[in-house]
Amino acid sequence: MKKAEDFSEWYNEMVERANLTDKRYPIKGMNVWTPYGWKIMRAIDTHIREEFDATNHDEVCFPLLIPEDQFAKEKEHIKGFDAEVFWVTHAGLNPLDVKLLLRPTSETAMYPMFSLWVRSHADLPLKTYQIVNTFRYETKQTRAFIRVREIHFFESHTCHADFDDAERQIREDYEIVERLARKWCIPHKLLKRTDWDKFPGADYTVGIDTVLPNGRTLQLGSIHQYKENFSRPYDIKYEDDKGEHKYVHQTTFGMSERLVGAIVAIHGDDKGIVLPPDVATIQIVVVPVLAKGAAEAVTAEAKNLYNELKGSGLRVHLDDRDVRPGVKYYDWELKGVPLRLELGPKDIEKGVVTFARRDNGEKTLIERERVTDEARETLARIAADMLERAQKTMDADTVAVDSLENLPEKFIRAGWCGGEDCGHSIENRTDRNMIGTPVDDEGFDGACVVCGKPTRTSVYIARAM
RNA sequence: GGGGUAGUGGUCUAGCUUGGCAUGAUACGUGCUUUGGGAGCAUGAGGUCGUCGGUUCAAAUCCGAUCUACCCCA
Repeated sequence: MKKAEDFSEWYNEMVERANLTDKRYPIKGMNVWTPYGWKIMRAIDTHIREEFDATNHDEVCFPLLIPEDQFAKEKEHIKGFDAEVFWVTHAGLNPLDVKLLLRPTSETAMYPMFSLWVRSHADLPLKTYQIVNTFRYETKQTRAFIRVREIHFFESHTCHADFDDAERQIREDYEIVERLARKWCIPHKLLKRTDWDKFPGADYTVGIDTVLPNGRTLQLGSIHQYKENFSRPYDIKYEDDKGEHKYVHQTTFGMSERLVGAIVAIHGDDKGIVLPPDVATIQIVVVPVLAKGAAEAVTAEAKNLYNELKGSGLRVHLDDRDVRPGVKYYDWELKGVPLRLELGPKDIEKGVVTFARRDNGEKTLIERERVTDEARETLARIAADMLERAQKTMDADTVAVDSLENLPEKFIRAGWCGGEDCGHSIENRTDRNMIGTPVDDEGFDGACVVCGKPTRTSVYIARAM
């Protein structure tokens, strides 16, 4: 199946053939993480932990179950999630007095505890995060990593003395997004959601969105300003330095296993997936090419090569399976290993190693003494090229329009006065969603695509994945 | 939310109309041979025909329900 012909089919096939997940588990939307897929997820989690630890967040781990009465405290929040929570109604043979639900997200699990933890301004800011599974009863078509019912989820939750400090947190989150996306080679935009599309309970929501080859957007994560919307119902108060009691301002930041889906979708090609070097559990695979008579010498030299690369801290694998080299090439290309080193009698004779880049297929001969340095540099180049290529694709898939007629299946940018009526009109007439207005100033200066009023606000419009 | 199609060794699949021994490929194990882009020969193992119930002397096959996957529409 070709990516350009049928993206959806291609994606399903790749996820399965590269062995990232096993969809045969008999519950819809609940898939098994296979070793290779799980290693990729863990690499991503490691990047997330590094970033949030470095910005003084503390990792915590809350219980999976939430009592119904706690869940019900914030009215907008419960309205937003009511239709998609899983309930635990029985314990053994007896019905429970207070039903328990599987967290769809952890606000209502954490905030009753935050109310106990936060006493004074000295406890603020409180910056926590956790990486746990959440559950949402998706009614739509499920899809590996992208729309599932059990979600491998990251969520940070912070409490601040005032609005300004919460806003500072959100700006820090933007910087974290930037650094992480660079590691994952994922182009994206920060888009502020419309009021009618924000997270249930939030004051405002900023989505982190990327564009897939079929022109649809994929939300990779979201950042929310809650103001006092949760701290009031959950009674999270502190005593300030003047002895006054105040409600905290809160923010959250969420991302999920969709990141794996995005990496597959954005970088993959007809040969398989392509992993960014920082995500790849195997960055370099060494493939010895054995031939009659030279087998021993080649094997020995391949081992030397492997040890040298491993000793320098690179994640390297020696493929010494007894199959023909071609099989190994196809196999590792399917699995997305960024760099392949081929070593055969001809290379040894010439004192070189053959480098094959996964991202662009380029093969070059590298002098044996320079292999480790060159491998390191090549990986860095691959990462830079992958991001650049993906960014170019996203830019090419982004189209500015000044009319809503005959829209292509792309990521559309148009002027918007900001009015709710014009917004609904855009969504109804295009049968697409307003994804949001850019957080970064893009220097837009034009007119609302509906009412024609001059505006400096643009809005991105697309079908969401 | 509404409609449609399908489910047979790990994977893909024939058989279903007209009920009667479970078909092939691929992958897998073993041996030999081979190795610079998916090798070949020999041999071996692997199936509650998604699940539950019904009809029948007899069900992969007919009927009902259910689960799962995929497609289309809102």
